[in-house]
Amino acid sequence: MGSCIIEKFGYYTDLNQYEKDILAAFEDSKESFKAGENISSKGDAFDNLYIIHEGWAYVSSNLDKKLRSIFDIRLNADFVGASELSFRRRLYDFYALTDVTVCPFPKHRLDDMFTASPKLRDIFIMIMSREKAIANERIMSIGRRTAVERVAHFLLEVALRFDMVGGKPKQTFDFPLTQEQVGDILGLSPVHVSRAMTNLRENAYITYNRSTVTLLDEERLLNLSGFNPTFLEKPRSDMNYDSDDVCGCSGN
Amino acid sequence: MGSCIIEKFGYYTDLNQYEKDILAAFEDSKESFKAGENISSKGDAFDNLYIIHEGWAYVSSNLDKKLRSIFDIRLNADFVGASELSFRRRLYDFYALTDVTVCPFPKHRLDDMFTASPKLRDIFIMIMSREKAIANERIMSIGRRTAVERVAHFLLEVALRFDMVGGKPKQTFDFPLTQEQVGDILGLSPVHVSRAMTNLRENAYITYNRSTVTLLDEERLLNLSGFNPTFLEKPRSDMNYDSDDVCGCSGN
DNA sequence: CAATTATCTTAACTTAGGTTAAATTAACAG
DNA sequence: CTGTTAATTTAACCTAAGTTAAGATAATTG
Repeated sequence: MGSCIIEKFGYYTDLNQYEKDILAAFEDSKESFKAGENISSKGDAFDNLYIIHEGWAYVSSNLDKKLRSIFDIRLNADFVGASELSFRRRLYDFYALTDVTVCPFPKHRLDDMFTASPKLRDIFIMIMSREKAIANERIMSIGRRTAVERVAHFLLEVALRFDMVGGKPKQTFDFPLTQEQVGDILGLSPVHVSRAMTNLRENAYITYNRSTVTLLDEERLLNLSGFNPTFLEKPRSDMNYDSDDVCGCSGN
Repeated sequence: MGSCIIEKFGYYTDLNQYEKDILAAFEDSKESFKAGENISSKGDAFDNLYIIHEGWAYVSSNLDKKLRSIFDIRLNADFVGASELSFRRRLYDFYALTDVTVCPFPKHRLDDMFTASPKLRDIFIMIMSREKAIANERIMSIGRRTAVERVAHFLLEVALRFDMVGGKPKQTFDFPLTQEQVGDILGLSPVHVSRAMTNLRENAYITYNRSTVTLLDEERLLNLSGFNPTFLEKPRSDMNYDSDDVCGCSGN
């Protein structure tokens, strides 16, 4: 297997040789972290981005000793740092959720990359757009949905994001998050996450154990949570700045 | 006054003649809307961005008949649409909050602009970064702060954002949002926003009337709300992709 | 400027979700 | 295996915020 960066960029677009050459110019290292390890911290120098090579990670910030927000999880081929690009220091903490391997990606080389390839530049903008859409959906969840709706919505989001980075749509998927972490993502206490998940199980929406979730009835889950997949629209390699909806995948 | 786009871009960076020429190539129109008017809607074709020329606007989405989230307000020189750039259709509704004048900005010309000027391209990325930082701060507020803390935090945010687009720091500022709208931003009921604001007034943090807010003690407000201005760090014209913190304005 | 409508406040009451703690269950280390 | 620790569940209780509604205040309109 060749370059990690080329491989993961390849999830977002079809790369020609020219683009591969540009990406090959980045050092191609991998770093591994054990579950729970801190990868980088708020206030640190912000020298490189990461691409997730394998495993789960998350971006978070502590409000105080007791309270924490997890802003998002990072799965295979997700970027870390893209949305903070213009800040000189890291705005958030970044942790390994499972054992994880990341590919660092020097930030100072991005300028050249953007200039050399508008397509790679647009991939970047696309990734930032998508992260923002996910963040807004989270604001909607935390602000206006009930606990059960929030959990249902989040599970659908994870399933869909999973599918997008190499997998086939599947009802059963890996779910290494603890309920406490789910609470920090959705603005709930761990006890109430348990209540919500028990509720979803008792009403035959899902089954789960400590590391796996199965969606039993996606249709009903979509209904329950008001999930609209538009915000996760598959990033497209043929992005342009015109608006005709060739793929027909958007809508309301 | 010349081009709206050149003027507003000028808030973010010092423009040389070359950059002004690039921006001058955009059509320079203004559109005005009355308070409450819809400017664009979820699902619409996404042909142009907007820059706020004057007045307040907001970006929102309805969950159902009763529930709405307002994702953010838009003030002078703010962009609308930057963070959704790679979507073909609009993801959110966009409304005039006060009487407002916006400068539309054709999306299909951005590609040329980004290619012609890395600096203008970086301004764009900077704006997206900043919007994301604000969104994450909102997630933290809604998910983990009490109602009083949320309102205090939001008022500080508005005051600071105000200052950044042309104003001098001031304790007293225009605040045309209704308490219902504040509730839709912060995930609260209008009644509880009233309680929170009354609380802040009774404890001598602020005074306010229907259209103005005065911060009486910024220090105590910062403390109360756990506000850290890093996330609003003034966008810099000298953005580069290195991390040494010349301006010393970040940090934990 | 009178009348209507929108916004804000206050009060009384309800509820979703938080807290604490104890009991299960699962994972893990030796 | 076995003892220990971490994660989940359940229960009892508590509180922040939601709801409804009535009254007060401000803004807008004819």
